[in-house]
Amino acid sequence: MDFKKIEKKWQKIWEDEGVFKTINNDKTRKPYYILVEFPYPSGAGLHVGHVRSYTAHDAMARMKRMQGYNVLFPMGWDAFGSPAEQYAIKNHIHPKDAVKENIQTFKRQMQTLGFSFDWDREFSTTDPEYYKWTQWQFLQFYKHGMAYKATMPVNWCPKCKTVLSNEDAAGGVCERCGTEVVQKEKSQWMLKMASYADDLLKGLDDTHFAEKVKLGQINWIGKSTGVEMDVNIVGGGKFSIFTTCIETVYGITFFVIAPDGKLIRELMPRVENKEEVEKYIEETAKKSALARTDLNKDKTGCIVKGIKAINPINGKEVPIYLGDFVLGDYGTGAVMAVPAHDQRDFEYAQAHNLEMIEVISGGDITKHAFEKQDYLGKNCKLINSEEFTGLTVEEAKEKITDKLEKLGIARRVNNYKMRDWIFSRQRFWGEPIPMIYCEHCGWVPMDEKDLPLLLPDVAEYEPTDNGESPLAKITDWVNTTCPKCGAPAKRETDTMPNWAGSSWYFLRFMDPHNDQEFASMDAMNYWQKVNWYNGGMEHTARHLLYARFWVQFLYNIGLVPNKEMIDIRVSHGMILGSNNEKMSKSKGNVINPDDIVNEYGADTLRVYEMFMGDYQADAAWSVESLRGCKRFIDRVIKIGEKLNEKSDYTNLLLANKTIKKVSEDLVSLKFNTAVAALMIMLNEYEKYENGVSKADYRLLLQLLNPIAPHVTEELNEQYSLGKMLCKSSWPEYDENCIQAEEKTIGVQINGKLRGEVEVSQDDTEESVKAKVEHLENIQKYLQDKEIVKFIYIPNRIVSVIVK
RNA sequence: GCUUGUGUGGCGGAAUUGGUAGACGCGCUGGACUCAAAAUCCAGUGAUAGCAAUAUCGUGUGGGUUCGAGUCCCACCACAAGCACCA
Repeated sequence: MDFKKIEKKWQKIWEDEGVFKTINNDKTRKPYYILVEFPYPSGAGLHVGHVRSYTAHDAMARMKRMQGYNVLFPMGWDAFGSPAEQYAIKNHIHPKDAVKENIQTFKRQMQTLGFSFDWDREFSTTDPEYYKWTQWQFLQFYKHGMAYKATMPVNWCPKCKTVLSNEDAAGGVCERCGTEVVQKEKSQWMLKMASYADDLLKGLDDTHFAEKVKLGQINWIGKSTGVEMDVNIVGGGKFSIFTTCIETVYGITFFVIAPDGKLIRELMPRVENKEEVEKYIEETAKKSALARTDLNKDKTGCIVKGIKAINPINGKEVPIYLGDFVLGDYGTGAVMAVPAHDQRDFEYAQAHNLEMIEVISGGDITKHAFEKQDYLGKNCKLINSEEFTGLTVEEAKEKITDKLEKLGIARRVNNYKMRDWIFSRQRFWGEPIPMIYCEHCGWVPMDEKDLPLLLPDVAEYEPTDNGESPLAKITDWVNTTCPKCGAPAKRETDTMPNWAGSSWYFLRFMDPHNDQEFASMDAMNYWQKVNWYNGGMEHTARHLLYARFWVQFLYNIGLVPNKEMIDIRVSHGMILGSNNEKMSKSKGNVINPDDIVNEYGADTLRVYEMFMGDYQADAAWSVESLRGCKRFIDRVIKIGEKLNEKSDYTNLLLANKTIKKVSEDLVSLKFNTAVAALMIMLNEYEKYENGVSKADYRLLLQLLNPIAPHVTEELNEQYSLGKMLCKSSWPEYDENCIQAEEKTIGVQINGKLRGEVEVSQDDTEESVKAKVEHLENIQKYLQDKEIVKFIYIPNRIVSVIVK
């Protein structure tokens, strides 16, 4: 069989007949929305990893369609952002052209694999018809007070010459190029994401994300519950600190404030050692995020002379220090230092020769702080803490907080690691931010009816090295008039981050051609939610959080029907090279799907990627296993040559069991065992002396069709077995038939397996016992022994205890 | 350091969630076909002992619960991923 020919043939039939077109508001069928993350159309083309997740969900989608669902299974392109821009710069073509070219390659590759995407819904985030709505939604953020401009230290990559989000600068290095990130002051558009921290946490209860995905989100949001306490300064003024360990408040021997925070600026006029303090502030600013967060580095810092703070619980005066381990943008930018019970404070105290006061008994603080993870839940008692001495830590936490609250100097608060979203990028290839700066009116949003604000067509799109977006140089684009007062004004030249377009694309797929709204409420009400959302583990923290935030905001202003628009989130494992390492050009272990499709055919590649292992775990590429899958398909073809004229199943039990197994496995990500079940079915078929019946064969083809759609349709047609498989209904199984099966179960004597026995559904404990006692190889274990206990678990095991 | 996973034949991986460990595939060995090879087909394949029936051992290590543990509990080891001076 010429697989190249038949693959093309069926792909064309599907397209010509519009088999996979999805219509909205089909009330006769239940809607079902399956989504796989749309890719960056990079220059490298489709990766075998893409093929894995697309095939998996294609199989799911195909089965669901046959089961009578109205399946939405769309595909599009996330084409804004750095990767596309980097590729364009490297290859000296305009990003627009590069993206167009890459999309064509990706689409062609996807089409050769026979994925059942509804291509009528295809779009790219770079289409003006799409980013018009991304811009429109930004304006909604702005109009609802959720977007603001702020000058703040941001992560700056000296190589990519751009500002990075905290997420992109994780670990202190640029996510893209690995260069160490430095801090730089920049005026940025921000989205108030931190204010949604609690909602994003709570919203997880309304989803069915995989546990590790939920944990990733929880971790990233980083909620901690504690106490914010006001601290008075000797001679006037005050500041606040945040702590999760208020029980150690009597152990305070100094305070540490952030060198990059506002507080030190305010205190500066009263500082006696200004020079020293200024110098330390400067040093900190120069340090990269990496150097600053390096755990092994010394606790640097300097004293703030001339200013003392008062411990509010006992009125004790203690010194104030600067230390870069305190972050300006977390909590209040100041901490109470209790060196006896916090390791960082301990190290700082040692480095600067500061006092320690032990306030919780049970530890040894000569070498190491006795920290909360050491004392919590261990019934440890307070010492040196006035009226709280003798209370357990847990009691003291409450009582001390109560007292401080009554005094009006403390509040119970939550703090989050998650910050507001830095929404500006100094890049060409992104959605222009539709804001205009007017000298008289300040920042003014563009009129919604003027959207989209198109990216200008220019030759120069490489970033400038002064931190300005390349757009800043295009004066006739930048210069405009104020929508409010008509005076000359300038456009914002920063663009949006690449996460913007992907934060709501799943809504657009529901109604992709709407030119009145980003998606109609009607369409969204029909589809409701993404039932399955698949993507890489690397996106579970960032992309998923941004998308959920975006949706929750739209929900709060009444533009989407649900607060959470994604129900189940799953992630696929990576495909590694045959040497068990991540595929990369430099290692020379990259497999190009095109080559495999050419040599073995799309169906073989699809079957192999489903069979290669647990879908959610990493798996290494193996040519031998791939060939095994080719053999399987060849045998499926070959057995068709021995069809007999019977019209029913030769083995009803086998048919039922296999239907059940495949139906269940395709919606629980157990594709490997679904393929195994089909291989077992084929092995059984090959044992039939008179060949397989048409019904047998049709069933095998039908069940295999979601995974290997081309060859199965071809064989179905060739032997005139019936209607096109993908238009047929999915077979159902009879549970009674499966239950009625005679089973061989094990017989254990004193916990050891000694034989087996045939049982049927009608057997009772007595009848089984009688059978077992008559088994030849069991009798020798029963002779001269007394049966103490006889256990029969139907369908499972017989266990006999003898003495 | 913290969190979360994972650990099963020569290899990828199954195991109805406490019930015959190793399904299915790869590889390997032997055989058939062939002048020969490839392809294909048939048989075997956890280890040890035995001609065999069978016996003993066996799911990272050590303990425990149970008639019965890959699965549950305790302690530990190794690897992977994520987070990481978050007060």
